[in-house]
Amino acid sequence: MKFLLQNLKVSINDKIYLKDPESSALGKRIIENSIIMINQMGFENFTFKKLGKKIGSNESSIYRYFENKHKLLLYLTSWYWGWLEYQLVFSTNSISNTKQKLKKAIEIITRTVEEDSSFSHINEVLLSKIVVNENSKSYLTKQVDKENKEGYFSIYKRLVARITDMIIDVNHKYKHPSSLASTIIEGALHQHFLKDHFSSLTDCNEENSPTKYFTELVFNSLNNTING
Amino acid sequence: MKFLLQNLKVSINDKIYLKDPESSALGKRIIENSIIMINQMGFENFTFKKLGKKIGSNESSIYRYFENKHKLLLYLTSWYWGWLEYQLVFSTNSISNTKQKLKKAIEIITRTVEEDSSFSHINEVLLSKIVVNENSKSYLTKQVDKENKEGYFSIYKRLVARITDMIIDVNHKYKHPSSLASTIIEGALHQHFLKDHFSSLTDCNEENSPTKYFTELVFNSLNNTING
DNA sequence: TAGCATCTGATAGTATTACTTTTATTTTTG
DNA sequence: CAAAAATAAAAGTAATACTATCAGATGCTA
Repeated sequence: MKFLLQNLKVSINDKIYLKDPESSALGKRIIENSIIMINQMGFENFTFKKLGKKIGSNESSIYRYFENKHKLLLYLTSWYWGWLEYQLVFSTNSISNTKQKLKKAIEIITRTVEEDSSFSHINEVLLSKIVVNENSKSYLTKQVDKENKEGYFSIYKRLVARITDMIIDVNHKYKHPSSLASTIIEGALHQHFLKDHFSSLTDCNEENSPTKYFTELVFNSLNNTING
Repeated sequence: MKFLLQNLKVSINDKIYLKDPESSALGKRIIENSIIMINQMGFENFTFKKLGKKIGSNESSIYRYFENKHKLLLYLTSWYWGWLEYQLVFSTNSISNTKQKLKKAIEIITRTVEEDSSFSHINEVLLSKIVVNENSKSYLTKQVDKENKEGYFSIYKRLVARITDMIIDVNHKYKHPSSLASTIIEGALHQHFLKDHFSSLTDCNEENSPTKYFTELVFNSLNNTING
């Protein structure tokens, strides 16, 4: 698995960048260090000028890779969802039992990214934290419909669609498979955030994981609909 | 109900503002028109300078009410959650059946705000749209822990706590009442957003409401745990 | 290996944002 | 009516979010 992932290149809509950051050493340093900096200071306080200083390069050079920092965020979140999608597909495609398959999928989507599998220059542990804290900013904008049309969210949408299909495979009578799939994905991010900042608003902690919560939520819903 | 709400003043943590916007005509125009403008242009493009121009006042006068636009957003979202809380309490406190009570609560939390009950100078229809599009930006910041300590999110937290208690009243054995409550509230905003911008990621539309989805989700979870 | 293209870095410049400060004017209220 | 408070106007600052220009380094290619 790790071996497979090391040869993987997540393919991202090429309209998101001006020049592929994977195509050069500078591009990789931009990605590597933007992940570190956005984690440290948050997306709002992060600027290309600061990043340039950190990597010993120039603001104008970074602008040759990304139009603006919003596009960079789209790149990072797309990469994360693509990475998750690979994990999902590799881990579930050999499972024939539909319930087991969905259970595994929920586990992958909702778990905390803990080990640093050091995927090339990208630190997925830090990136997963960025996704928890910043993902919704990537689509809660006035340009969302335009950007959606251009395909900027296609990886994310494909991931939701995969979960949706797995839900349908478990219970084709269930009326809200897409809503349930999107609730798992966004809800997991939210529960992780609450765990870190609003512990009174969640039951999730070290023992009681978001995985457990969402697994029960989903299977209670799907079983009940069959039986009841 | 409408009569009651017209005499209502949502009380907001007084550290959020420098001067209470309810205390003057200018303050009310700031609130009224910021709601209109944030809806039109989105929170990122909204500035106090533009607002000043729109209300025929000066940027510097607005700064006497709010330190910055982030605080104004906290004010608006707090107001919204306070308004929802009132509706929740008024609509549910006479219901003794715990399931009926929770059902009503879910309805109030998840429904589309449609009629303009013209609460003074605040357009709740527009405000509810702002909450869908901008709410998460109010807490997905680097200052969240500091602001949480100062009580900036207390109304929101109290609302989640109310739903949590109702869930426990229905099924005291259920293991994730807080997570379920926070999932309903944030999940409802998310489903409304998807309905408007990513219709393939939700089953919610005109016929199939978020209320229906969440009502089923919650009661399937709570019933199953009792019975199974 | 000379020549050309491409990439990167440095500098400077612009418009806007997010304020702060000061001063003048208007409004309120005691 | 006078004093106090609120508001408006103007000017200033530092940072942001870029764009444009040019020079030097690197690399490939005939």
